[in-house]
Amino acid sequence: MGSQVTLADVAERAGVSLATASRVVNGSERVVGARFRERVLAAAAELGYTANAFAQAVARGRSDVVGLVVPDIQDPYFSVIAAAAMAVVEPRGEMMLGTTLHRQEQELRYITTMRARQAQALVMVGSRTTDAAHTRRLAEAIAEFVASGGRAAVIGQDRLGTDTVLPQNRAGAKDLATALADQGHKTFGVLAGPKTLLTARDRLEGFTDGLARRGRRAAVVLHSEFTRDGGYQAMSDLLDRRSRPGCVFAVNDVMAIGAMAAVRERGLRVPDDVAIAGFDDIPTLRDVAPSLTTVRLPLEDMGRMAASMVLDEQSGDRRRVVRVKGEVVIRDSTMVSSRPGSS
Amino acid sequence: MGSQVTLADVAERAGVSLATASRVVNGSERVVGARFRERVLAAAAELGYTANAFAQAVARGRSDVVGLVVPDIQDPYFSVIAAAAMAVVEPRGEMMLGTTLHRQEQELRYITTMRARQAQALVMVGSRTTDAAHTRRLAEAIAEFVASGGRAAVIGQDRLGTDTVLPQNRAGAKDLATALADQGHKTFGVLAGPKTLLTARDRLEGFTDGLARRGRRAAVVLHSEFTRDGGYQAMSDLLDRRSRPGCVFAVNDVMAIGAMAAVRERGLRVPDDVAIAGFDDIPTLRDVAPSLTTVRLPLEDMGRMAASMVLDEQSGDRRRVVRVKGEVVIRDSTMVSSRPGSS
DNA sequence: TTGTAGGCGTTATCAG
DNA sequence: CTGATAACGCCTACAA
Repeated sequence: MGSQVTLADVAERAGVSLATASRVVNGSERVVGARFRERVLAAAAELGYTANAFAQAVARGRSDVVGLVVPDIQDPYFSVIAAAAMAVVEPRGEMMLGTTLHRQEQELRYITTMRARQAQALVMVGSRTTDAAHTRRLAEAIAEFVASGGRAAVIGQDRLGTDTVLPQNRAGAKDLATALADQGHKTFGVLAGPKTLLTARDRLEGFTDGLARRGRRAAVVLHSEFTRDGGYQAMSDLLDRRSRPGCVFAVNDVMAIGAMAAVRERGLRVPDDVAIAGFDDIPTLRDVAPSLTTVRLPLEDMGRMAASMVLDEQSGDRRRVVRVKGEVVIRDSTMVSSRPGSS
Repeated sequence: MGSQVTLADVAERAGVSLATASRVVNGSERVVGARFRERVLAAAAELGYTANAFAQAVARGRSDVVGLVVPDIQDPYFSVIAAAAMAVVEPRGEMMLGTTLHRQEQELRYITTMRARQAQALVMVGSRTTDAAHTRRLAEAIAEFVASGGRAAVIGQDRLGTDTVLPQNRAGAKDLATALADQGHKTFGVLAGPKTLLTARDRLEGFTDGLARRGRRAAVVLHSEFTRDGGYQAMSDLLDRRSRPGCVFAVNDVMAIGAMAAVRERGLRVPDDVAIAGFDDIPTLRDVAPSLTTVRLPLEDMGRMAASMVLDEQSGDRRRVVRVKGEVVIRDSTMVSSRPGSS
């Protein structure tokens, strides 16, 4: 359709061979004479030439595309990671973005797409699920991707046979539970997210474990979506009940934020009427009031690490699993006020 | 490097010609016999064949890549737009993401990159600046992109000769100013963002106009970055002054959120000690307390529109500029309390 | 240092 | 409907 300027045009205009033109526009350093070099550069500039990245990729047999697939780019958790990954990818290649909107088929589709695009690397972020069949298919697709020359890393559970950045969800949630109990909280509820999400499940289990350590248990466990609205809705349900726990743990921060909205909407107050804690420590938390108790994950580091695992490291070594641990951060949302009973 | 399975492999295995294999795997509908079709499909499946998108793009002379360039994918304003654009792109192609981190050279670089990638379309979002030289270079680069067969649209000021989605910044800010004055606010300050950003400048001017309509003027105008931290810092500076205005307008919501943090940090309260208003109505606002008065822009629509302008519309018609207007939304952050003086 | 020519994986044209 | 074969735009031995 458009007036594609090709390298041949440049070569002709500069009065040199295609090979020479190619060498100066791309190839190795100064294997070409200064005279010709200038002529080619000038011609390219005059014609407004830009190399066709596809043709280059075909000829070279590889590309500089890095695929990033996330569930939802609007979710702060993922956008932080994406931004961090972007920072390491940007100097070396282009980034192709895929968002699954939490649909499993999309995950699969994107892996295929990335393979078709000969992406040199793939970073996939998001919790694995309890769906064994899907997980297997995913692992197979990634294996094919790797077999065809790409490198892959995932942020999440270590289920796909790739390099992985693995948040210590269980341990973090456990630490949080004991810390909350030690703060003096006595009755607990959990907004547990989807039953099928391993991240959600692990955090729930870790939290329960931690409570058990202190001789407590969760009075209520509600499942909902892993989103802000999921948290809002579960908390609303919880508040509609006869009795409410003194402290509620939402398995991630966005859910906790939704939960706080539900509390606020009912004219209740955090932490006086109900304490709330989250998980992740997304940057957004700087601006929620009261400040939210949570388990801090080094999200930026995680994004950077995943990206550099697939880009920097020599591909010879065997796969690595980097565990990142979460650190409990107590803030205002769980401060125990001097209020009478426990419930 | 990897064991690339090529179409030739598939053809050989199926015992058909390369052309036939190509036809069934991609090309036009059912020009190929059922027998052969099945054989090819089977062979492709067995071999785990995936078409090389680059080779296809080279052969076809076009690709299905859509480029999206935004200043910062972590900023809610841009991530909403990105998500909306993604939704319309996803069914038809891949999305290549570029983030400029507010650096001008990056904007330019990405346009070139998109051209190299033969992107069929390009959506660029972000305010234009007062830098005429850079704007001209940008316009030229985009013209080249278009000349080489791509379509382009921008969300922001109409300075690049492309289809554009143009927020009515001035009018929105003006309406906001009059509304605030009518609410009873008497003294005003503006966190005006960078002097060089047209979006920031237009909103400042519109706001000033609106105040003038009511016989008021801004007592303080502070410039800082167009970010949450920029708002925080400017507000801190403002609060350090001898006297503070009763109402502060931050030229976008993230700045307003930063400003609220600064207020909170000093133990002051919104709106009792100082009222605050923003601009954009980003989704994040659902969770800020007190709720923030702002000017609502239909961000999702804007993202969708930009994407569909470059994808759906027939390329024959002349360029369009769609103006989207902002609607003032008064919320708690500017509720006038029954407090004595104005300052 | 420069040019020639073959090849990268697909698509598309044009005869059978 | 099928199969050679010429593009597509570029890279890269290999030869000059």
